[in-house]
Amino acid sequence: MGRPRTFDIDVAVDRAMELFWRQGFEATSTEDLVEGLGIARGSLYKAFGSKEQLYAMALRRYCQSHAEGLIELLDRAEQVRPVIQAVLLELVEADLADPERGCLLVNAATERSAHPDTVQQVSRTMGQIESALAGALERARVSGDIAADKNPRELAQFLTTFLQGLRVMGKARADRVFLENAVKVAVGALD
Amino acid sequence: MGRPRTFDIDVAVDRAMELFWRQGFEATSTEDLVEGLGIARGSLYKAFGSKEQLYAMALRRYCQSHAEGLIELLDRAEQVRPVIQAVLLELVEADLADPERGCLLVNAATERSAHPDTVQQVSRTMGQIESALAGALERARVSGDIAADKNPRELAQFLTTFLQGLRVMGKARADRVFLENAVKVAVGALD
DNA sequence: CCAGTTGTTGACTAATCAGTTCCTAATTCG
DNA sequence: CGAATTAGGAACTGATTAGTCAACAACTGG
Repeated sequence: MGRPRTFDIDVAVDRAMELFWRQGFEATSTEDLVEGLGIARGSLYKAFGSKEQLYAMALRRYCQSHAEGLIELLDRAEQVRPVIQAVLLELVEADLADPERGCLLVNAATERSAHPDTVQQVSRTMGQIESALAGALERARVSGDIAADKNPRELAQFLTTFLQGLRVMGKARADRVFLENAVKVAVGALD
Repeated sequence: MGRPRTFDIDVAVDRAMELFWRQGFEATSTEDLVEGLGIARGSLYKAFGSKEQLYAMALRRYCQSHAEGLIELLDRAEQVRPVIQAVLLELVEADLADPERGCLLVNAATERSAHPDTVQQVSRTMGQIESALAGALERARVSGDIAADKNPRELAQFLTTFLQGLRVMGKARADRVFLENAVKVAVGALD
């Protein structure tokens, strides 16, 4: 009952995600959000409570639509190494195509390290990526796709860390040769 | 001639660096700077021109006192691999001791990717780190410290990227075992 | 159709933002 | 000493900030 909402809340969160992604939390004003979401100020606050809460929703959305996509891919992967390489090179392409955006998870980790809710969300997602990588690498080890003496969890922790570095370098120095070389060496560490 | 400055401008830049490092550019207000530097508003603007210019000076200071220290270490290094490992583990310790600070270069790259001056300063410093690593690895290759078939520049680009990832993970998931495992695998990639 | 409920809206608020101004203080040079 | 120059500092500026509010609109159940 009551008057129905005239905007799609999922679309609004997506647009907020895009704004926070490009500009960061602090540099995105509520006026930016009003304009970008196409919703009046009051409606925005009625629907989302505060800028902080909307940011939390946008970050969660990002984790779901990006990190969890990666995780499912790894869970399904039959040949792990080519999939990992393809994923890393795809991220390189994304950074080259749009260097100002980078990765919202990395942006959140660096900009909002003083905000426990954000740090926890980021940490949880990093942990999920690590686990998915570790699982895939363990399967690869069992099937002989990577050497038996490799430790899947350590490799997963390494790759998770390298992945974040790739996103930083994609923003700081969007150079195809540089990034592709870095990926080549990183993937080579699995042999 | 004229009235002499009553504060040390280098100390003031150091304090500004500390504030921007911990809080980021946007989250640091001019009021924070007035308080943190112990200088009145007018003097601050007379000495530094604007918040942007003070940030640029603080970032340059960071590059000089941190990146260039690393570069000199690499230039002097006789055994390259142990030095690289030690440097990475030292950064792990720094992140564990103070996870909210992270690396000002990484923070700058992610928060201020829309500001060409900042991006250029970051990119230049990343390039210097890459070159120092490449030089040290080339010497190591010649002296037989690393395998002759390794490409020093590619290894340097990989390590530069990994280094940035390490600083992100230090903020996002300050876990000693995780970070030390990641370093172990990364350094292993030099073999 | 009417009461109740919820969404929409733009004007409003108090606080804070980056930056300026103007007067005083402290120095050097002649 | 006095003119010139530069720094210090508090009060001030207009703009912008995140968030609130009250009047109005649209829906459901009775």
